[in-house]
Amino acid sequence: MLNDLELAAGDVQGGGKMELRLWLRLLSTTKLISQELRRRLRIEFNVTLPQFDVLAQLHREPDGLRLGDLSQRTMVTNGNITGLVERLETDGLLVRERLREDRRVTVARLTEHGRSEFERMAHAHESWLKELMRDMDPEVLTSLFSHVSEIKHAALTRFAATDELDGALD
Amino acid sequence: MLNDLELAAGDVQGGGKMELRLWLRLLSTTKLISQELRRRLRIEFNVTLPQFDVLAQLHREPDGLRLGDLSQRTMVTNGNITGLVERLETDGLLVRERLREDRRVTVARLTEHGRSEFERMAHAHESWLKELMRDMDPEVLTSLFSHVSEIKHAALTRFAATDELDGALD
DNA sequence: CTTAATTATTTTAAGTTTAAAGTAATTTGA
DNA sequence: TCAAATTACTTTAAACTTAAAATAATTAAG
Repeated sequence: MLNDLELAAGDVQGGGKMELRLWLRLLSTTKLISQELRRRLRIEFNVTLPQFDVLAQLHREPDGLRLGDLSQRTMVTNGNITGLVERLETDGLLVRERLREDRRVTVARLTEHGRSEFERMAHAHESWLKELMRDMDPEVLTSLFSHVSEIKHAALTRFAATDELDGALD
Repeated sequence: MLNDLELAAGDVQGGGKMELRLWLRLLSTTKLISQELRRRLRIEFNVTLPQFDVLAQLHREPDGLRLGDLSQRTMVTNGNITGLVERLETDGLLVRERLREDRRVTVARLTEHGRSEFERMAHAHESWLKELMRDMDPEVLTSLFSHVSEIKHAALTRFAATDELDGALD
């Protein structure tokens, strides 16, 4: 049994629940920032965050992507991609077409309008992030990137034991 | 106009788009971990992640919380708290009651069953996180916590200019 | 005192999310 | 060949999310 001193020392700092505290901080921080980015994307460009994410993935692939690949890259389930792409097609930002050689496959590709709209969005989106992190030491950003990557890697290896997580490398 | 060398030096490392890269890494990492925690909470305890979050907040307040406070602390909108609390009441994990002195106010409070169930969940939840971060250097965890907090603080101050973000201190 | 403003919560509509079941096309293997 | 398995996508149901409108209770102001 631990005495008062050990309990206090363990909880106040260091060993105690740092993993939990860090996780809660990561979660609340990304939630906070996501909410604001979502708000701005809606107000300025009338798109949702997942829609922006889909557009971003398609923008790097001028020939388009299969819905399955899109699903992996955005970490959005297959079932969800269907509706997302449907709405974006309705808005004229992308087109869908069936592959002739394998008619199970649907490829989504940005329209010219979608491409130019996304480029406007991406520019604003990046500048919001730059502004947000304006006062952060560049070395801190680099170190954060590398340490967060370490956690991501741990999640991929430890959690992958159960599932089959292949993609999601970004 | 920048020459090739400057362009290359700028993009490959350091200045370029580190803010964007860090943000995408933070987002994909929290999404990945959330997905697995959600999966395990569902399988082992039959609760969702937002429900777990509500229970966690109520667990620290034996006298219960107003729905508005619950909304702030969980960063869940008012409208959403209604349904969440409704389902948790149906499952017998909490009770709602109207305040006599101000009948606009509803207070939610854990039942005895809710309290003991949450404690089981919290124990498992914490051990999953410890396991996930097993190989991380404790100093890295501490440094991550402090740097992520810096970003959170920046978001609260920069974004608060527009909105009125008071709570969300955790 | 009584209407107007404010506060707390609920409702609504559109969209996203997960998990699971369903459909269609293609590939495999007996 | 042709039934069974696999693959790609869609559909479904329940829950969550946001933003905005609606309801109800209290407080404030004239």
